[in-house]
Amino acid sequence: MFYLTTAIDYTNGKPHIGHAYEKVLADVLIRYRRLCGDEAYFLTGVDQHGQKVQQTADKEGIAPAEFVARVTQSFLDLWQKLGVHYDGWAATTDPRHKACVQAILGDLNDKGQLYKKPHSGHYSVRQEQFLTDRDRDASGSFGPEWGEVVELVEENWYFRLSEHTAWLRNYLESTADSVLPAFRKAELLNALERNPDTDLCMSRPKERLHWGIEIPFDTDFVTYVWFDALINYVSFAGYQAAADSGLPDFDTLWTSDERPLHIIGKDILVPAHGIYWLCMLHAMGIPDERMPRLLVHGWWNIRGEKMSKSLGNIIDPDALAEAFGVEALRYYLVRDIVTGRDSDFDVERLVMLFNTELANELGNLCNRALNMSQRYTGGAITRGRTFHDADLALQQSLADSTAAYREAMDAFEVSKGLEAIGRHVVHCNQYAERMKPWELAKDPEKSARLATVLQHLVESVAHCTVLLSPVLPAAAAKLASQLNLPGLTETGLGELYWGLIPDGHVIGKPAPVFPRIIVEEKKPAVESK
RNA sequence: CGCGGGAUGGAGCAGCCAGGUAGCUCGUCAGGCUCAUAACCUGAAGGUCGUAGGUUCAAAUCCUACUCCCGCAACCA
Repeated sequence: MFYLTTAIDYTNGKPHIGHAYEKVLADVLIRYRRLCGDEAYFLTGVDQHGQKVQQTADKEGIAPAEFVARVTQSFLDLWQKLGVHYDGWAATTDPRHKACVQAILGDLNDKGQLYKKPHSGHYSVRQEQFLTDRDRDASGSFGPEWGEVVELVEENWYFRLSEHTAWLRNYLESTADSVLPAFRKAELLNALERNPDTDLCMSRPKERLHWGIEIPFDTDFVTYVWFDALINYVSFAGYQAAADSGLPDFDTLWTSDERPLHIIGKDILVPAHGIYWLCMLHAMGIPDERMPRLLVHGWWNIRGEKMSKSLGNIIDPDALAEAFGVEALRYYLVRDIVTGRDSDFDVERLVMLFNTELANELGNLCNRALNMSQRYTGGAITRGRTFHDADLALQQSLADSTAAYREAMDAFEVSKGLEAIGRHVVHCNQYAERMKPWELAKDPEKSARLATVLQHLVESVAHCTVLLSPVLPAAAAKLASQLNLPGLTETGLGELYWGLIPDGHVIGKPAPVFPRIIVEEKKPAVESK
């Protein structure tokens, strides 16, 4: 079982391109694993509690629950639109999640992992939050934006994080794929080295934050939002769930034969997932061989700058999908970034990559192959008996590309996988140029040769359709339909042998699947101010 | 000495972990083809791989120092 989760998005504002990237990446990986014939489960969702949500809702004068419902819907709508097909939806206001969080808190408290102590610090009355040194301005004092800052002493519950850091260091060092890519693990280990062994404050007094999950053994407090949110990965996997909960079976999902894969952004590795979450799991008694792998992705920057509300350069994925199509957006999001690294989001590159790689190279190959088959052989594909060197070279190219694709996808390098497909597409276009089926068609004596050439092209199209289906499910379905092979997209990678197209099979009518994107003078408004 | 990332032909990137003729896409220039979404194919020009040292038979790749850019520094959800 391949159990894949994403970060759950904080429902404090509309989804942006970074949210879309993470979910599309996850969707592509889960579809790929299903293509491999593996059982897979995809969990995603929303993180709905916490102070920021409460504040924003207050500002709008509505209840947090109402505010959260509205923002949550915008995420649901986007996943629907982008074809992100998840199996489980983790919303932290779900009563089943609440029950799980409270059960875990109770267990941890029974194990002596939680304790209560007073904390003193600088507190902003206006912003209703404790301030850190980072909130200080250049002169070292707290600026006027914080209003009145007072020294406050407050009691809170703490998790004995410091008892687990030695274990964590050892686990990270001894487990190769604990954090991917490798440089992120190095960063995490470094953060651990610098860490003065402090415990984690995991409660908030209700008097200043009511929008959260109540601490079951001390009802004056709610759970710190991170402590609540991280638990979604187990609560919605069915951890300690009631039999009639409708949740999956935890021991089936969260296995040691393939450890869960958490896809997260680089901003929430340290400390949340890399330290808090792994230590929480360890404290809960999850053994090392069931610890989740963390796949840490980078960010989409805008012209070299971080995307932020204050810069007004937020990219709206919904508008992009409207302007260029869902498939173009899905393709771009996994094509123009190296998994783990940052990339620059550029609409012109989105258009360029779609037009060159999908419209010109692949789309054109599909169209010319099917069109020639229709014109010259009435759409019938027949297998040849004798192969020329060029035919064998094409078959070898396909085998090589498929192997490279699998290797890349297994390593979560979707961009590399797509490049591998592209290499075969280019090979096919070269093959067509050299074999010149349009000339073979003029000579009736060369009909056998013509059939073989067309078969090689159409067979390649069928293979590429299957390989592309995790990234472009809708386009793959269209191609399968044009090939008149409705079951093609259900073909597993294991069944992807040469000869997908039955001898004598008649294909359907071709039509462009990737119409070129024509950029007008007026650029579509994809940046919301 | 806070931590991490980046610096590769005009633009954007890969390669670096496991050293061995510098690769991809776009753009530019020239040519070919006509089945195809004015798509496809061929060829060419263009780089002392941020700087300076070191290790090595051999360095974009390993080591050291430095310069510039970006991000992060544990109650920031």
